[in-house]
Amino acid sequence: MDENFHRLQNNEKHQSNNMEQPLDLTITNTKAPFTIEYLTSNIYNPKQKPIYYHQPLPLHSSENQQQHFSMNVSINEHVVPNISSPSTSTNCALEIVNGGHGIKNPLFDCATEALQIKYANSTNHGEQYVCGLCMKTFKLQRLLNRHLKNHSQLKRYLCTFCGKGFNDTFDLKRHTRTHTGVRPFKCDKCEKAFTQRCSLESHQRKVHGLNHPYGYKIRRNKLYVCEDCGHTSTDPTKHYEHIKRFHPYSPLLHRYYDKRQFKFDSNSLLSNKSLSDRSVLSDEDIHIQ
DNA sequence: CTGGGGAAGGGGCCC
DNA sequence: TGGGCCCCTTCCCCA
Repeated sequence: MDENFHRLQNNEKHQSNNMEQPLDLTITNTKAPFTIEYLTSNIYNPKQKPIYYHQPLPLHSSENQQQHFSMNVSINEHVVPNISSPSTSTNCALEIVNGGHGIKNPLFDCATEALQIKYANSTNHGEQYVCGLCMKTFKLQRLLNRHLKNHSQLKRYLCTFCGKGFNDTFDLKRHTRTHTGVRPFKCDKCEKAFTQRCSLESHQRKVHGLNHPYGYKIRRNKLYVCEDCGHTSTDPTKHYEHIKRFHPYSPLLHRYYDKRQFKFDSNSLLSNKSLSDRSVLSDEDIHIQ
């Protein structure tokens, strides 16, 4: 498979210690061939035009035979799946998640199916649902189902920078910040910034002696973070306007309207417009923060 | 050895 | 019920 990989002429290797990080996909017992096409952009030189790697990869695995496939991806290349065109009428389409920083693992459905069969001996003792592998107990079936996924090596979402897998888009988003350098949580007492809120609060507690007035597990104010540039806002409308203004090709703008991504209040100008309407908002509508 | 910070696992809660 | 967001916690590394 690797010999088909189209290396660029004068391939941009900016770092001498640039390790090849294969994006591994292991296919188990699936007859469905599919094609991955993708483009890469150079994360060390964002102004450079993305490089389109036309790389159809028909994957045909033999029945009952595990096939291993890896894309050679340099760590300084951000792999963005562009098109997924199944070569048959299967539903093995690649789906972009996390604003283009991740993909849904096309093999995950096979994995979950296998997982459900493998751990079907999980039993219900009264009100408790018990994991058949580690004997942990859960109050709800769905919590057990989610827990079972932690036992699987095959993850639902894959990081397009390094190929690492996660079962949660939030975990993927959090991980992505290690590649993008986005540090949304800034200390107002010094110049330090952190990728996670708990790191900031830990820092402020230990270094500045600040005690946060939050009770145990009390939700903090939501902070909207642009994972492309690190811009933050507590206002969902401004968050949306920022993405539209500075990242007009962000998949976030072209995906379905997700209330979890943009929680506009009912009085917001934007909340009264459909997503398609928003895409043609005039500049006058947009108040740049 | 210790403290600070990065990274991620696990699970509660909301939609 | 599942997906998504978030918090708590732990582990690890490094100065």
